[in-house]
Amino acid sequence: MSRDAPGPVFLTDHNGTLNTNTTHRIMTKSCTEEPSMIESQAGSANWTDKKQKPGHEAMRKDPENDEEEAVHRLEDAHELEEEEEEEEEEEEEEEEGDDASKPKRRGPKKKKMTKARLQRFKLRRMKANARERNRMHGLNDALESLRKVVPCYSKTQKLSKIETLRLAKNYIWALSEILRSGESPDLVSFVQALCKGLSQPTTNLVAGCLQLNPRTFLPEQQSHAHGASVASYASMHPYCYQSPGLPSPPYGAADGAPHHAFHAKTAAHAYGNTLLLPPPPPPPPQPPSALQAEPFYDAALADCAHSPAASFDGPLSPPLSVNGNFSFKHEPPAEFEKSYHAFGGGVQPYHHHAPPPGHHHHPHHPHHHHHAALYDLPPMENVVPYEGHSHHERVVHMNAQLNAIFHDS
DNA sequence: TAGGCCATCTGGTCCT
DNA sequence: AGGACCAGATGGCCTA
Repeated sequence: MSRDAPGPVFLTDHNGTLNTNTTHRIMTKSCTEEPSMIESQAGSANWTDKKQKPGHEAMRKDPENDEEEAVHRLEDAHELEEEEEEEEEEEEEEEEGDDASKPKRRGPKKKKMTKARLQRFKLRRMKANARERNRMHGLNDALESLRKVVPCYSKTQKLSKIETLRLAKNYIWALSEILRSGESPDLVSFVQALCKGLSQPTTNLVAGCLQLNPRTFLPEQQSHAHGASVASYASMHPYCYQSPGLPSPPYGAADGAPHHAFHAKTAAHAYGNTLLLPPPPPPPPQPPSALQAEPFYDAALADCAHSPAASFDGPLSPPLSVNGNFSFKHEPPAEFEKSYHAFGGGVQPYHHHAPPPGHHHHPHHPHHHHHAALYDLPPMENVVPYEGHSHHERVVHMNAQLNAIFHDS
């Protein structure tokens, strides 16, 4: 019957199947057009005055209630009109008999839209619309679940759908690469992998979530960066974030062998520092599809390269551990600590709490908040900075966060 | 105002 | 036949 495991739940209250009492839809303002098309096309109620649309939550819920009533009305009407329908069909047959002299039309007979048929059509459409809405809500809920398990989750500052999928793809690839190699990459490489193909604002967000200054892995900025920590950091890995050398998902690599930035620490050591990455191999020619797949990436780099911001010395990431698979054996240079504290922990740590009371936010298009100030990462709502915590505490906290993510999901 | 993102409607196609 | 899935169309909201 249905292809979905849960089965169709059309015309049911979404409260039963979907959690409407969540904040995760505050991102969207417009929701429903109401069961308008059918109604308006059929010449009945006009629902299309969108300026009078209710709030989002209500919009997600109301149409279904209204529609349910409408369906019931239509069902009743349908029963009442079945007899009428039969009569009309008889009339049609008589008409056809009268037209026997004319050449018969080929193909399926186009039945006249009787009142009853129109009602049935409307009913069918409304049911289908309700199902489709349910389906999309389920899809969105799944997407929300995905948001929660990729780095950079915040209830209020949400990644867009496409960015969530991109980040998830990168995250999966990065983790599988860790498993495959059995080696722990450095944080910069990890963030690079995560941010591949992401838009600039999302890159900032992810980097911020992982306590990494995005500038540290943007080659163009590295030469301009001032401040001992960033400058030294940047000078260690001059090849970082050059797109051909970045980790590409296996399916995206033209040669079938992903060239990635996940050089094992042993490789990094060969370059004299844990954060130093060897130069990537020359990029193989990529098919157009592969090139088109990551349009944001180069654009983001270009944007970053021309960003006037140059005075940001954000905190640098503490060592990161993903279920023990991803940990640093090296303490970050002391400058990192210093610069972090000097900055005051203004970058989002990777965990969330309730937003400060009265704190206004625009959940829609969260990345827009970061767009204007590339290096001025605002503190993320629902998160508590690492201020006042020792490096060790931050490490422990980060590990706990990541472990929680994996164990909760 | 343009562009991005979103929810919804819709009709076609495939599947059970 | 009915439901799921899909992609195109449409229009609203928001930010730059």
